[in-house]
Amino acid sequence: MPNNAIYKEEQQKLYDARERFITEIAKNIHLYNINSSVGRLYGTVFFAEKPMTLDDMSSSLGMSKTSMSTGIRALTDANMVERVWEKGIRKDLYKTEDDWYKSFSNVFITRWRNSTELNMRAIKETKESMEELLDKSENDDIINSAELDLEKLNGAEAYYEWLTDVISLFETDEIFKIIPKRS
Amino acid sequence: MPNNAIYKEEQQKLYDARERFITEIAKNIHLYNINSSVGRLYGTVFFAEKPMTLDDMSSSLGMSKTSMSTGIRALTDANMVERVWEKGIRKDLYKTEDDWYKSFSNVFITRWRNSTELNMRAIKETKESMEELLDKSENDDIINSAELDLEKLNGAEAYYEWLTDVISLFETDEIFKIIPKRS
DNA sequence: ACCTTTGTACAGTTTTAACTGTACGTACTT
DNA sequence: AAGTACGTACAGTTAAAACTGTACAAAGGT
Repeated sequence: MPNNAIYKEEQQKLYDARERFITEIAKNIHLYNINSSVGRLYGTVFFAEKPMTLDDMSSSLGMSKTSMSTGIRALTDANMVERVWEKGIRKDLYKTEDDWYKSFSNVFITRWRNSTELNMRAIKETKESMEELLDKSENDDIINSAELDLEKLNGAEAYYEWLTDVISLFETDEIFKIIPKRS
Repeated sequence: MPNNAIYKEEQQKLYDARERFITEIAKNIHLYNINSSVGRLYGTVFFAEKPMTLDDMSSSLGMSKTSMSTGIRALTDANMVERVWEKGIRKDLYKTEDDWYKSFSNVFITRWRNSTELNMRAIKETKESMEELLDKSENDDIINSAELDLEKLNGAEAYYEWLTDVISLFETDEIFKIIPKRS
């Protein structure tokens, strides 16, 4: 049955090609705070011809269903994968979000927005303490230190204000006016 | 000696204020692929009135000198800390890079540029394999799969091309024309 | 030339993260 | 109402990362 042999070979090539991309995704997805196993999971669901069940994923990756469950949760939380309904199927089905702009920008924006806000708040509070100290203290050492610290914090604050504006650029989709979407 | 008591109290307030900011930095610095201990190290050097030696850091943080050595290496690699010379001092001295735009954008750009390039290359190679398969195969299943995969990969590629342009915006400082630096 | 100081490689240990298997609650099926 | 299928919480295990102490090479001082 030579046809079958050719089919097997071609199928192998298909899998190898997919594997190349999946591996790369897995290697780089830590930038989105997702670990590489979950990255592989993403890649697997990405290439699947149909939405997958947890059991599908489990057998495809040779990992426990529990891991699939937590992994897929991480991916849905990050809007990189979405749940899908098909009538007559009781199991949960998942597919990858096909708008890459949306799925990846989302992760990026959320993470950076959040930590930038926290940092800004910390800077403001630290600055307030320093200013209070400046007001009250009569000790030169203290005053000097507080003044130096305030200068440094102002530098940091300026940067974070700028960063906040940059993040807004993405949140508001204004970035697409500057760098238009492709395709 | 009441003056001394007041001084101690004020100094404590100063440290507490610094601590607030350092803790926040440490919590969020993982976004730059740096762990929180090294984040604390950064914060410590940031507030130091003079450039610090490894021994200074070690005693200040209560951690081994070895850790300081590897930590400071991570920070200098990321351009967040720089080595500084002072005549008569044999020990290496370090201070934080005071241009936040430079130090943090640097990390951001390098990391994203690198992994975007790798992903693009992987996409291109995977696409080539798929196209080859499309050319040669006479099996409908294979052809169908390869076509579907190609479509998906094109979507991803468009996104990464866009992302490449976005990163250039930062690399070339063009971003500052759109969102000007503060202060 | 010898001694001292300094930074880091390396091996060993501790801490943290990832993963698995079991067990259970919920919801569907009959 | 009883049975089955499904997803996930949780505890336990395994794998990875972070950290430390020792030891040594390089450079400076005497």
